[in-house]
Amino acid sequence: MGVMTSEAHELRVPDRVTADGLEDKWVPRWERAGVYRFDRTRAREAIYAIDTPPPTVSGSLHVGHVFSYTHTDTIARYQRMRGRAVFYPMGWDDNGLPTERRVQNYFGVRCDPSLPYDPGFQPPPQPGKEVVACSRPNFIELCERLTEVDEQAFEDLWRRLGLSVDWSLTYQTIDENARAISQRAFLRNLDRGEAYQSDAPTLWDVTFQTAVAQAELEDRDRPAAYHHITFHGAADTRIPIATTRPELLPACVALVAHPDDERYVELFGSTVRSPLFNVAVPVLAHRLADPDKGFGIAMVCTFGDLTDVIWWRELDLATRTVVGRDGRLIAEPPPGLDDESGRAAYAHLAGATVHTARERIVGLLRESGDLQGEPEPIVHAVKFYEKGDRPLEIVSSRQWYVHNGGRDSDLRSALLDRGNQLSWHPEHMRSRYANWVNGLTGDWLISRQRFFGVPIPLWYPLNGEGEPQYNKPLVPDDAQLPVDPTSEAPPGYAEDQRGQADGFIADSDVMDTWATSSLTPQIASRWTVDDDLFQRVFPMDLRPQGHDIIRTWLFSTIVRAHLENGTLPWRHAALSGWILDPDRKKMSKSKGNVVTPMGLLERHGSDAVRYWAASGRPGVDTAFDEGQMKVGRRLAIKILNASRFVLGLGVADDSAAVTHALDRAMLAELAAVVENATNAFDSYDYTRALERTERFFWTFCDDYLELVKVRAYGEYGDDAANSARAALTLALSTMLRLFAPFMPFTTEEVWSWWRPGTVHRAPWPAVEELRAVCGNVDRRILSTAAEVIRTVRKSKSDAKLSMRAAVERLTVRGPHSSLVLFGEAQRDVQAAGHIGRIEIVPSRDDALTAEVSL
RNA sequence: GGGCGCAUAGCUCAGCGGGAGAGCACUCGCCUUACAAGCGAGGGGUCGCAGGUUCAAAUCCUGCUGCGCCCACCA
Repeated sequence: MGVMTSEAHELRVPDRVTADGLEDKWVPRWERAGVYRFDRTRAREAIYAIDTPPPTVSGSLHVGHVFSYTHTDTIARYQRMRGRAVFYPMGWDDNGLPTERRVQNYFGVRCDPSLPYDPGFQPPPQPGKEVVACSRPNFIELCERLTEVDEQAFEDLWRRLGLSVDWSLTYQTIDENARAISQRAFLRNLDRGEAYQSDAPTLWDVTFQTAVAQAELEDRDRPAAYHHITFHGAADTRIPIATTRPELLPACVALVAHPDDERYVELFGSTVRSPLFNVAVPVLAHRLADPDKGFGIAMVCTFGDLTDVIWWRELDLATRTVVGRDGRLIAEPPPGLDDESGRAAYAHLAGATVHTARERIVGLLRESGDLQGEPEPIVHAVKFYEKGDRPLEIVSSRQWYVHNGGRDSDLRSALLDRGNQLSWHPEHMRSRYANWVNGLTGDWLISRQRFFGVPIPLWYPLNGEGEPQYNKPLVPDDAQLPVDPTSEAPPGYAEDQRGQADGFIADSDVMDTWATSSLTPQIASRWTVDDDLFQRVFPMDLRPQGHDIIRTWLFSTIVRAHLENGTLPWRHAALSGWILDPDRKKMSKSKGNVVTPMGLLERHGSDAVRYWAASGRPGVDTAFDEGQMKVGRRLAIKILNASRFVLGLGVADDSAAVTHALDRAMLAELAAVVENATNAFDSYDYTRALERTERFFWTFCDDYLELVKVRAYGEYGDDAANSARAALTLALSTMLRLFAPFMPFTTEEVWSWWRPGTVHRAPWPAVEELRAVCGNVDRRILSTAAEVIRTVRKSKSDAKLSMRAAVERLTVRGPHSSLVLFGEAQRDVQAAGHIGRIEIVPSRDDALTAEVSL
């Protein structure tokens, strides 16, 4: 009886093998056969669910994608072979700003929400200098049109790469189901008091004209300059302050110094006047003022930075807004700027960009004698929206927030606990999560003043005077979801009441893209839509993602599942590293070092590229290395050739025929490899699994195959040959399955030569199967024989002879125990080395030595 | 300033308490009835530095240096 159940299957081994064309052959066959189709009838314990990262389709295809998605795919394939029904969906993140920006550039249009829908609207054939304005619905149509094209390009790449995704489970973060779930989750947050609105200073991107959240900030070093400006105190005293933002002088509301700073103790409580504008501002004490910065006294403005906001709030200061939402100084001078010459000075600044206003005010200060010396250039870090290219301003606006522990220590510690309950791969990524949660300074700002996104599903009633009642939002019926409040009326109102007194207005904002992405486990598992599916796949098993978005995607997903489902969204998180170019720099388009992934797949073959990707361990930044792909390709070709050879020797599905000790030793070695690879996969270390398998495979080819091939030809009789053939058959079947998660095309090709069905649904090799065949044979029989044959090869190499050259005599010396091991393989060594005579000489040496006489 | 990670052959990396390793690159050789896009053999490293623990340290501990990432600061 064979260890493998196998029906009679025609053996079709090609005369010549090639690694080319396997993708075109197998991608459509897998699709037709439904090899990767999720079986939703299985019980939860028999399911492995993956929360696939939806790629931003408006971004460019990048080798980084190939890298990290391959990692996940090896895990998916392993779990499938372990008998799990793998829930492996694909999502497209086509929601939000990146899509808007790409549509603007691609078509040369911009969205003007005040325009009516034009059913016949067509963008210019070529994006021209003149940007064409269109309505919000027209703009959204263009977004949909372009994302469809982008998504197809991604899907083609993923299929060719061999991702074992179930394409029937595809979703978009902007599709109807995602919008409904996103809005439903928000409304439930609102209902439980976890979502709230607040009119407060907010970080604001002046280019995109939207609020942004803490998680979307990044610091960039920018040149700036300290300007030394004189304020005027009582009795002609002059108080110099240093600022990098002189243009905010008209927005100044106070000066602040540290309470213990003796230079300023006298001034606390007094009033000073600003230069040029002659506005009276108080001098106050606050612990956050740093005596070592500038002159130790800071100009507090509406608002220069986040510290200004703290001072404004804690010291109860006035508000003097000068920077508008478009990044220009607003037309009217701020309240309190009543002095006539001050208003004249302000008139020079009104309407100017921040940059221009700064130049102008420096000129004015110089003229008035209130600028001391020349500006002193420095470089300092400035906050930017990560997708923006102008520094953020801070403006006051009404926004929606969701609790995330930033202002609530109970929730914060609950979320820290969730991080501890999660399994992290690699483990040290856990601390990044804790760092972030501990550093939160406020709740999660989820509203964005943008167009292409999931609308905030609310309206506000208008009172008799037509004033919106923001504190009484109108909510849609659940059955209405997804809803667009700008084109649908709230329950109990008619459309013609929009904008009318006693009528309603829509909340025109959309949700932050993370507010939707944070629900990918719920969206993919169709929470509230398909309860049966949800129960089977949620919480999921695995979240694979980049380590750079722990603070955004990973954290926000945990927040949502914690608030909504009272659980972690998944058990494991696997973080992948970056791709670095050969100079160890992160790859970037601007440096021209980006390689198109499809070109790589075509040049090296998908399995070769996957091989390179799989050599990058979880969480480790990895160099882009086409050399590794060449190695992968060589491995693929070697697998094809070795398989052809093994199968050509004769298939023997009969484990009882494995009688030779050398054959059993090889299988014992293989059993250890299976054990290692299995353990490695179970701890998400796919790289180790590959390494162990590959190392075994090469020694299998170089040593074992060479040793037994003469015997397998039948030189020493049928029993001896059958033992080798049966061992080779079993080893090949096992190795193909070990390689299958990494090299799905090559292994499937070989599998099809002699096995029915697909290798990707074949059972993962079991250690017990192999151990049952090899018993407790001594594995050193193989390594001993290999060592001796290596000595023989070295002699021939040193003598510059062919490996086929005859050896007259081989003398093997060593302790009895080693000679016994060698004896088990002696005849195979003799045949493989073309050795005339072998002499065995017992000795008291510790190790075996071999002496070759040519 | 805080946190995390990394430092081993020319390159990419494995090893993480008892032999310093792999692949690539390099050198030499070989048509060998699976594979010349192959096969065989070989040279090459005081395991970042300094201490400590131990019979024994690339491996554990402490400090230092350099590189990277995250966070904070940004008058």
